[in-house]
Amino acid sequence: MRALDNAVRGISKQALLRLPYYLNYLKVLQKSGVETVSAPKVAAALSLNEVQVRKDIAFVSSCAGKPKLGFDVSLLIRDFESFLGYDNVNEAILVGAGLLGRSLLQYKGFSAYGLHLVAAFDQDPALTQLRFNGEQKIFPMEKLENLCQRMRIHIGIICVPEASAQAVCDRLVACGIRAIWNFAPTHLTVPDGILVQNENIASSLAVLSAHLKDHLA
Amino acid sequence: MRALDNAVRGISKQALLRLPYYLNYLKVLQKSGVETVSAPKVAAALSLNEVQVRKDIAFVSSCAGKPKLGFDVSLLIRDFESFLGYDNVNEAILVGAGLLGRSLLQYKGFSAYGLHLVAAFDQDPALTQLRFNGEQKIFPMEKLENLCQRMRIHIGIICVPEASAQAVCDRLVACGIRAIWNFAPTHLTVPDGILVQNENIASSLAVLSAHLKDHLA
DNA sequence: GTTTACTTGTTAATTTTTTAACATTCGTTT
DNA sequence: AAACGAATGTTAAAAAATTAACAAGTAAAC
Repeated sequence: MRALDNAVRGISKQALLRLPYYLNYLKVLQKSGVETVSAPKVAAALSLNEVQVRKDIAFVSSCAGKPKLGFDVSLLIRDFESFLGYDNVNEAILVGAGLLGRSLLQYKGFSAYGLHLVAAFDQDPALTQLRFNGEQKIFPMEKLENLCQRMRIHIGIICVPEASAQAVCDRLVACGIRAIWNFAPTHLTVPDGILVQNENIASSLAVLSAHLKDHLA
Repeated sequence: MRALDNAVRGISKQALLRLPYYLNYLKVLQKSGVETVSAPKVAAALSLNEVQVRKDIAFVSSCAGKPKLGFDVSLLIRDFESFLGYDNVNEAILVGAGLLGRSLLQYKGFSAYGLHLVAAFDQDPALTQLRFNGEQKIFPMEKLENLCQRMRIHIGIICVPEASAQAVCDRLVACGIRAIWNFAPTHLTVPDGILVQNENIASSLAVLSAHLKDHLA
């Protein structure tokens, strides 16, 4: 079941997580006037393995590297941005306009990643008066289905409390959402073919804490 | 090099990321009065594999499950919290009191995870006047080394812009920080034995975007 | 008191991901 | 123009993580 996700020899999730770091480094190079870069150099800069870098590049880009020279930085940037979808817009809606939700709504940086928040929803009537970015509004939950289906939105961002996260998730799936960015600290159960990307500070802290436990006198 | 992290047959990083989800689910069970739970039930609830659940539990807890009944929920919670370090405090400092940094400073929830932000630092003299939580202050960068070493702080949170992230990272490492929570969207190079946990929205968006690309008509 | 059905815990197999090995190519230098 | 050195790209090996298989045990049902 899970394997179907990578059906056609898809890129691994781990690799996907690395891509933005490649792109970031490539842009640093470009800004300082460097025109070509080799896999070993990228690997050293990002603390990765040479071969891994080559394979990741091969997956994302069709440009061939030249022995002794490496890859053309500009072309790589173009291919990475294209692969990551930064050049065409993905529209998303957000549910839960609490503190975190409103922070995300205010964040200006999403457009650089090709993400566009077209609407937000909240249960609380007090919030549904507010605007953000001076344009869009926070809508009552009743409007969710209609808007998602009419605009064919495929990305949903969940910022509601744990208690209502699964219910919201179900509604999103029902109205055509295909990928969910989940900021609630709980597992969401979804049908096959729907992706959930979790953002959970507790998970990050678990890694930090475990490291300290092992590496402290 | 990387392998040394797991030297003494350590728990895998993937498993660590799962632990908070187990704990969360266990607490939901406890709240509704359930006293025991089986691995298959946990697996179903969290969309995991039965065996994986058993192995994770075995790693974190020493309590044995009873055939036909499963595990004692309360005991598991105790062991998970202990393993995750929720019952003893880890002190951390934060560098970069911009919008994100201040959001984290205001966040009340860290104490539930055993994390305590003892101080924040920023370059900007305008910010070093501000207090947060009515108690701690934002200090100028000059005070960083002294405070970290004196208080033996081992966790550093980086919320500075990309351009200064590596420099800040180096200073943190130099004054005894062992684990870094990095919110700058860039790779940090650290010596062996220092852990960097990255929090990068671009990485998450890469996963979402790739999924849509593959699963959309 | 047996039988049944479900669960544990472990060992083995599979799959995925990472790393090593190597033959090949091509600028650069001599 | 030949030799060198540094990269590529690929194939093979290793390591890590996930999943399957199975023997053993125990509460509950009969």
